[in-house]
Amino acid sequence: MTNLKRIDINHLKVSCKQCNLRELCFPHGMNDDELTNMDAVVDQPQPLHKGDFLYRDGDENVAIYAVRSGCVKTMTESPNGEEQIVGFHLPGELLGLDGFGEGVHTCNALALETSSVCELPLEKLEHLCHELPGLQKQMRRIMGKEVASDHQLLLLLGKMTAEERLASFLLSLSSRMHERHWKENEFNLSMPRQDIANYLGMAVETVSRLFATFQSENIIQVDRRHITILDMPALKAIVGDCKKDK
Amino acid sequence: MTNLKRIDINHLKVSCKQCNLRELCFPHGMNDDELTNMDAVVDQPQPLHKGDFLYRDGDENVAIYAVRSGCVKTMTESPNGEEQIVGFHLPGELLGLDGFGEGVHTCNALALETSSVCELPLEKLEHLCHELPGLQKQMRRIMGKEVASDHQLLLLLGKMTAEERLASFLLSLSSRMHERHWKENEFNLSMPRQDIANYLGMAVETVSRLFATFQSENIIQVDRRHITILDMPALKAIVGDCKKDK
DNA sequence: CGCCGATTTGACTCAGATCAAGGTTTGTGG
DNA sequence: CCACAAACCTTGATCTGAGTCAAATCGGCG
Repeated sequence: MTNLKRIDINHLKVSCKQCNLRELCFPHGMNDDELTNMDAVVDQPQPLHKGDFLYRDGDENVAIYAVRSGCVKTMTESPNGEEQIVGFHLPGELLGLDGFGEGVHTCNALALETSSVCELPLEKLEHLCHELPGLQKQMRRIMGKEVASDHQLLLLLGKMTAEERLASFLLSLSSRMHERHWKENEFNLSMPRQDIANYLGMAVETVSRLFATFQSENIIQVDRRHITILDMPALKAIVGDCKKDK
Repeated sequence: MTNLKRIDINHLKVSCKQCNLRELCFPHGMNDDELTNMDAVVDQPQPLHKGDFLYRDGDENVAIYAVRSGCVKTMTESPNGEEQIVGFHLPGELLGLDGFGEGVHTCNALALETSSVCELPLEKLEHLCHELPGLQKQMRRIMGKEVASDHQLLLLLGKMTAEERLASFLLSLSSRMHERHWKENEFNLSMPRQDIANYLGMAVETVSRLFATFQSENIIQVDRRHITILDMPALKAIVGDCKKDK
């Protein structure tokens, strides 16, 4: 198949040095020497297709991953089979920390679209942390960020109305687009409405209705998965006005 | 004041070696040598009184902490001053990881009752991780646990009904009591109803009503802050039956 | 004793879930 | 290239779990 060839081309290894996501990723703040070291241990497995699992709940935690392209969602599963999406990971963002506790992953990671990842094997990580002082610190940063972002989501689920949640979600995406030097007020959603609803703890219908409302108020424009933010201040006001009392 | 004297007595340093919480705490799995090393770097600051902050959102992250006695709650603050409690930390549990991202704490930590903590300064931690191979691994375990427990809470807030949340909360406390070799079906809540409600994302009145319901069904007995679990299986059934379909 | 904060209880309301139905886009096989 | 099926998305109507408001009760404590 000609398709195979195309995949192989995509699969040529991209070194950390060349990667334009490096400042968001493992190598943040590293010098040239350190980058060379990183390159030596980072694997780039075959790209994931839409719906492929990167890892599953219960799998041994053998590596941490950085998304290079595409988008990967992580979700926890309740005993009854219900799932809660806990994160959407964009290029440059890391995942796999959930398995650090007992050496076993505690959630599922699944590609929302064709996605490629870099893989940093844990056994090499341990060793590398001794060599590269910067990496040890960066690992801490990464975990801190993970914890902080989980806390943000807890705040969202615990205290915000549906309207505030969706606005907050859009703003988070927007600022992450900006970090990546993409347009901050125009982007495509990689996830279906169902996933947005699940992530934000509400029903699909509510997501759909709120998109319609925001659009009618000229705050955003929605065309299927394509979002244009027309009135950023209005969006921020929605989140900021959760409760102006106190 | 005679009070001062009493505090000083409490404040005699307890070494990790003697501490009966050590297997839940930093020193998990360490040998005698390693324990001696830990003792050398762990500080034990003055006990906190009820309502004292251990650290605040925005403070520089200088250490991680282990609760030795009492109970400490951590909460994030929204831009509007609303707060969401993200954890209640019992003796042997750690906190302070939230500051790892940018070196600044992203939440508040406050004592719910008179509490003492052990303090592991970050600057010493870095160095110590090189000396003690066990500690590096343990730090990862700790972070993994933090992430996993945040994910559990996300699942709770995103997908469970009020009834399931409260049952789940009681079960979590119970199993943590058990880990500490305390009674697993009889314990005191260190937090007011208001804090339980906040943590579980609901109104105080709902907490109050659900306690009453559970009591009338002979699942638990409630006397002010004192809880007795009468029917553990029933409590588990409430959580497990979120949705038995699928 | 009397005040104050914490908790409980009751009555009412509403944000958002659920149920139902129709429309649109994408992919697949013939 | 078309027909058909399967996702995916939207919109309307209805229902309800839990929030809000209000008021009583309890428990400490100066």
